[in-house]
Amino acid sequence: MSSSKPEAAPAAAAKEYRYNPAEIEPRWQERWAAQPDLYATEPASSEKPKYYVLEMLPYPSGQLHMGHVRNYSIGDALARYMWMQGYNVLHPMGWDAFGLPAENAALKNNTPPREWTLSNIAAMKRQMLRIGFSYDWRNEVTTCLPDYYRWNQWFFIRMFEKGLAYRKKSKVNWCPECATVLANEQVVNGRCWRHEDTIVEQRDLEQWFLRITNYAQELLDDLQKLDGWPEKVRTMQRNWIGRSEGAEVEFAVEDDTSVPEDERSQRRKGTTVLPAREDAKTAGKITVFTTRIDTIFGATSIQLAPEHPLVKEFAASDSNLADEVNTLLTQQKKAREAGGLGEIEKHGVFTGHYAINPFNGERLPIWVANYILAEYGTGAIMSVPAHDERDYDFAKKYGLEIRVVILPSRNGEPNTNGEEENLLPFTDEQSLLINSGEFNTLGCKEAQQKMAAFAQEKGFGKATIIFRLKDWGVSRQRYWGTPIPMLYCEKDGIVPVPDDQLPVLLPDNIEITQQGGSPLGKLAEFVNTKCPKCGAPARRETDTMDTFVDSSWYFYRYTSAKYDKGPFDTATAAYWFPIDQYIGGVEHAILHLIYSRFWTKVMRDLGLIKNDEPVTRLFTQGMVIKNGAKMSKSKGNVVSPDDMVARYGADATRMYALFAAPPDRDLDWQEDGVAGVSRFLGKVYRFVMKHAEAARSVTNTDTNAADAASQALLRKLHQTIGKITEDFAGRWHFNTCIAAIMELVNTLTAAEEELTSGRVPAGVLKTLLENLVLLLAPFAPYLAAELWQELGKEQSILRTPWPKYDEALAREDEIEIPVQVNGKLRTVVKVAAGTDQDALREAVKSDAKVQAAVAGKETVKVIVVPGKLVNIVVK
RNA sequence: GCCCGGAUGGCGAAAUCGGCAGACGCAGCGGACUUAAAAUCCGCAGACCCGCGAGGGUUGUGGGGGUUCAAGUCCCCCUCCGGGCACCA
Repeated sequence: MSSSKPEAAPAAAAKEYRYNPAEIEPRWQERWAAQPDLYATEPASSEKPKYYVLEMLPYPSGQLHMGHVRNYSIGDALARYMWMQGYNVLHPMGWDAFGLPAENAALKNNTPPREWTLSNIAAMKRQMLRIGFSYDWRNEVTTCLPDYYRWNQWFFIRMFEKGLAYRKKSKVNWCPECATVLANEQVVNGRCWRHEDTIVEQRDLEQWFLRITNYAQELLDDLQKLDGWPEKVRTMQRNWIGRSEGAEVEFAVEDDTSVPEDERSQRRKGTTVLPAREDAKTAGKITVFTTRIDTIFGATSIQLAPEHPLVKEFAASDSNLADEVNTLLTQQKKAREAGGLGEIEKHGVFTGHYAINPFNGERLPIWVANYILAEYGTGAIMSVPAHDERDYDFAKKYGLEIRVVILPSRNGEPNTNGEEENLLPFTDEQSLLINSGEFNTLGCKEAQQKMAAFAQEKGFGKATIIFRLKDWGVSRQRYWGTPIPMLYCEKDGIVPVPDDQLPVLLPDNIEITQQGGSPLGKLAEFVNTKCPKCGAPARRETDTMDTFVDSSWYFYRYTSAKYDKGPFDTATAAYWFPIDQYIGGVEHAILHLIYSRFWTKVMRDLGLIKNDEPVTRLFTQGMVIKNGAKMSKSKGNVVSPDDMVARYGADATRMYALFAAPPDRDLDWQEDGVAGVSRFLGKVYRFVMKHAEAARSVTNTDTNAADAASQALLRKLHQTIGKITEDFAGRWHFNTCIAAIMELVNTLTAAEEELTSGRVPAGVLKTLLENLVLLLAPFAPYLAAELWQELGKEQSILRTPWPKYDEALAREDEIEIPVQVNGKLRTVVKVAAGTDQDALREAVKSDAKVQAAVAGKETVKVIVVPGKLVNIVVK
């Protein structure tokens, strides 16, 4: 084909077509803007199956970044594809518009947060419209507007009524930079998730909490149902919830005023267990949590967290101890600041007191240790050095007793051949108990049950389950958030704002300062109100809600964004939910996605919805990387979407975002790659434009062409259709989908001569062009719309059915079979598709190259895999 | 320390079920068109070696071992990179 002489090119083809996205795209953007119904959903009565595709809503920082572009390009391709597949698609967008940056901007530029936020939204919406994402803007949700946050307040009151929202004084994570409280989830390695350099402090504050722990078990159990979620995310949530089965056991504290004289000296060091004493008096008790109650006869000390209340008591009368405990506390604090308690060198101090093991009456020294967490379990443990690594380390360091109470089972007997020293610490639960009184010879698992039951029967303990998950602290001492709709009346105490007085509007006339405390507290006209119950003067709550409240249910609001009789129209939500596909960054794997699941369960229990889970399928896309690092201002490697769009067009930019890597992997942004995609789009444009007139003028799309060229082209077309259709259904490797379209275009342009000469029937040409444009539509919507029109089509391409894959047309009739000799490729033979084993063997045998390769050697074996290869093994 | 990813040409990547490694694209090189350039089109291209050439040989998917007629793909061990968790009793 390349040998065609220059004069063979027809003079008529002289017309040059130049692909100019800067002209095409704004023209279509304008046209689309004039059609508000373009991306509209059909009502629930629609015949079509529904499909809810959702991308995580952005925080309106003012600038779309490449991560957004990637996220939204994936969702947009899917939405467009589903439309073409005949689904009733809901594809909405909104703004996670409350949050701290607005206040920081206010401080810096003296712009009111509201104004700043709304103008950022306008700017980002402009960017989204320019890129051409298929959002139905009539469902737009902006969380900082009263018609949205009003329902945050409504939900809060419902939760308060159900006891799910409560107030408690607690140690909270305080970020001095944010001047506010952070949820546990927002503390990363002891630092603020927004300020990597800022160490989070602990403060005592009255806070509002949501009782997410009520749902801990269900949140855990239902993870099993979420088989459309990445396993990684499910594992992270499972770990976060942190369910732990074990037992609580009460150890009575010995009243040491009654201690016999002869023990005094022995008691000083606290390294040994003292024997049971019949007449021991007690003063108070310590509850420990353990998952290994079966090893309780091996307990040789009690370890308390430095913040344990009993420690304070002990220290009150012992200034030495007080000093030592302070040191331990400082160590913990330092370790937390350094990035976690994980590597802390274990230190401890003996309190001088003893606690009584309820199982055998033995008296165990009570220590305080820096590796015990006050916030987990009961802040106290029984230390079993022989069967716990941490306790073992500690006991070795301080010379505490080590007592073996379980051993491996050999032939059903605990093995005692004297090797236990080498085994320590020995933690395997496939073991048998020894030195454990009446529980001897039981297996660990069985012993755990029996001993917990025993403890319960005797009233000093019980089997219990604890969770790492803590209740969700939602109070923020900030201005730019949803006001918590609560009042404090001297007579009636805490009173919710009546529903008919919602929303509690966030006042505009406020001065943002850097000082601590809630800004709303300084606004007398906001704070001072009347109690709705008794009419007496009352104070409003001045804290606002964590912004994760906003994003916990926003996707329900999308289904009826203008609804004003409730947070959403329940019938419409019932139709659309659960979300069929949610797409976003993995950084929200625990925070947003666990709160959202919690909120859904609460809404279900309020009777608003029927679904237990909000999201059927979740997809987490990879990061956008430039020069080996995540794009960030501090690294100076940020690529602006506006720049890319201005230079190469929106189609090229978003298509590159899909082409450069599969969507779940990190994507390395290379501008030359965008240029390449843009060149490809230009090639498509020129190709289609060149033949558009010819295609327009034919009415038939008859593809029953006998000629080989047509068949080859149609074959390639259908192979491409098949590949892309299959990928959308599951694998989502849009990079190879786009590569397949490129191959198709390469095949088509290589057949230029056949197409222009009229050897390929007009009906085939028309089919090829139309299908090519349809295949492009999810990835390059502007160009597809333009070319669709050039092909004489009036109907929106979005409402045109996706091409139907025809397997018969896609099938190859002749295939190449690689032939190996001893596993090395020697030649390739062409045979008819479907050639069976024997025929294939014969065909290979008669091949000259094969004969040369096996000449003079003994054929040991011939492996023939029809349709795949032939391998001849020779000696 | 534990749990997930990942490692393939100069670069981004492909190879979906164990069957021709490197599709597609970028960068590169050669050529056509042009006064020239841009744009476009055609061709070459993993590395090394032999050959003027057509061509041929060797080697090659982070490293080592294994299974198999056949391994990027399966099994065992190890290294490095990214992410998550981390004294959770």
